[in-house]
Amino acid sequence: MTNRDIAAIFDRIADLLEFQSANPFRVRAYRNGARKIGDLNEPLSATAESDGGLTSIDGIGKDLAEKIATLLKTGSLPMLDDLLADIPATVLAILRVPGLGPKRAAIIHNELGVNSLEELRKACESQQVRDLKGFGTKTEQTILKGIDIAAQADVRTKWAKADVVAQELLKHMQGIAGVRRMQMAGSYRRGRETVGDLDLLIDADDGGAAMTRFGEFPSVKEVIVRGGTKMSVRLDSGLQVDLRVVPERSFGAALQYFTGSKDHNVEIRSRAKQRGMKVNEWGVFKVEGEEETYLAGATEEEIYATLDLPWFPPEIREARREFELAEAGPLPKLIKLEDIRGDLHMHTNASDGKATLEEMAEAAIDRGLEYIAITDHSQRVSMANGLDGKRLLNQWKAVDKLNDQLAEITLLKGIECDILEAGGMDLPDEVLAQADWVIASVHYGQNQPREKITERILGALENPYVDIVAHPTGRLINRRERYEVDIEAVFAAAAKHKKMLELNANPARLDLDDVHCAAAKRHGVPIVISTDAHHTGGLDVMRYGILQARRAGLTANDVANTRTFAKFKKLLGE
DNA sequence: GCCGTTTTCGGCCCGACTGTTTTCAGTCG
Repeated sequence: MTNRDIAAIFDRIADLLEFQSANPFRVRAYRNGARKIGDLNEPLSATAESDGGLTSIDGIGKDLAEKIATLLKTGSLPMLDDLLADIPATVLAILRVPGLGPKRAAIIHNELGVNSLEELRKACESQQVRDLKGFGTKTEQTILKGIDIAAQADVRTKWAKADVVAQELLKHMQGIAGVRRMQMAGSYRRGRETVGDLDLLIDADDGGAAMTRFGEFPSVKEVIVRGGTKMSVRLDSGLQVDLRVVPERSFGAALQYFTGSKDHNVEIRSRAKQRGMKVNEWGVFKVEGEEETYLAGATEEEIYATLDLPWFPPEIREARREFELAEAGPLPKLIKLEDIRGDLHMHTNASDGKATLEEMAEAAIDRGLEYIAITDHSQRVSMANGLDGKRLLNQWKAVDKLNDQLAEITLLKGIECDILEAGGMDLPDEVLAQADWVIASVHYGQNQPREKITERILGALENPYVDIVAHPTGRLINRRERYEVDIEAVFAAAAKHKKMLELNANPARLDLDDVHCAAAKRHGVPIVISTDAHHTGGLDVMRYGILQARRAGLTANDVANTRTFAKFKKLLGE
């Protein structure tokens, strides 16, 4: 039972309890517990053995600790089984319909016996829903529309794709009279690898003109709501975009609030409350009896300052460790794109890349890089025309030659060498020994059991010629789950053998993720952020990796390829 | 269900909008 399994079970319990209209704070306790477990860097089994035990985890009390212990021991939980005996698991899909919350979902289930999205659709179409107490024809229509959205709404939009929409929208909204400031907020601003929707915030006294322009954005499919200060639309792609208009003195408060995360805000507001203040999207207010006095709100900085907190970079506003960090002293200076000096994972047309060696080198020079590693696939990846030892040695001769010609950049002779299904490397040691930079990757046998995959990766880390393991969990966002691997063992082995681990900047990978990167840092393992470019434009994905690294709280010092080449070589132990 | 510099009970963030209501519950973010 992994941490992820247990977190998923707690989330499921929260759903089921919510459906039963249980105490909302009890529901929150389960959701909060699930999130804390998801953020945890060590396996719960290890925490259970440690000094403080499971209750040392913030948000895990006696009860949840016992449930975790039961899950670890038996793999199941009587309480969950009881809940599932009362509620068919399929009704949980009903909860995902926008506009249907736990209360109404429960009414529909109890009164009409609806157990699935399909039955819900039939109930709406036969106009049974409108006669329920608290429902009406409008609600029935909203639910019908929501069913279609729920059916496809499982997939969150990758950040890079949302970024394209965000930039188009900002451009579309330029030059509206009366608009003083404009900024995207939400999980997009926090740089999450995927976003659920987009939030646009506007500083203006009257939102009318902005809302009208907003509604004219070409890909708007429908307007969901439009009030005095708030408007929501759905785009053709299904992505929802929210617009909020606030006056100048509230812009910072609204930006802070709509950037989130939700849990970060809960913490902020709790802290305000303790000090006799109140924080909402309109500002920070001093509360004395019925009297509320505006204290701050025009900028985020003044909001935080009023609470004696530093301005937090949006990427770390997840209520993980940021408040702890703030109390310990100045916040760490998070890594920036400009800190990157090298790119150590890229392909050429020798394997499955599109550009030549020379073109990749030129493109890297254009982007101001000081060193790159050429790392085509090894022979096992036949589909990608992977290189055998002979072809590889020939490519390295070409690299040597090009290195002599190019003064601006240093090329490393590298290889992305497969870790074979049976274990061991895809190329002999005598070849790998001649490389400047050896990446080890799992591409095949991703469905093997956890022990086997872990053993393969640990074997690669023990190989003296391997420098780094690339995309260590193999996940592809929205497409493929990570393979089963004891990632803690990987961190420990990397630390022991003084190897590095990759944060692959490709927006579909971003693997290691933020939580893993933070764990790797704790183990003292250097992270390398790489583009894995397969064409010259692929070198531009570095910025997505930077966002992920910032979310992990990494500084330039934590990332090996921010070093000058000389210092990087020292890190390599050469 | 969790938690404690107003500690073991009584809190737990806050507001906009909609639809179905005659003053508010439900949902969402």
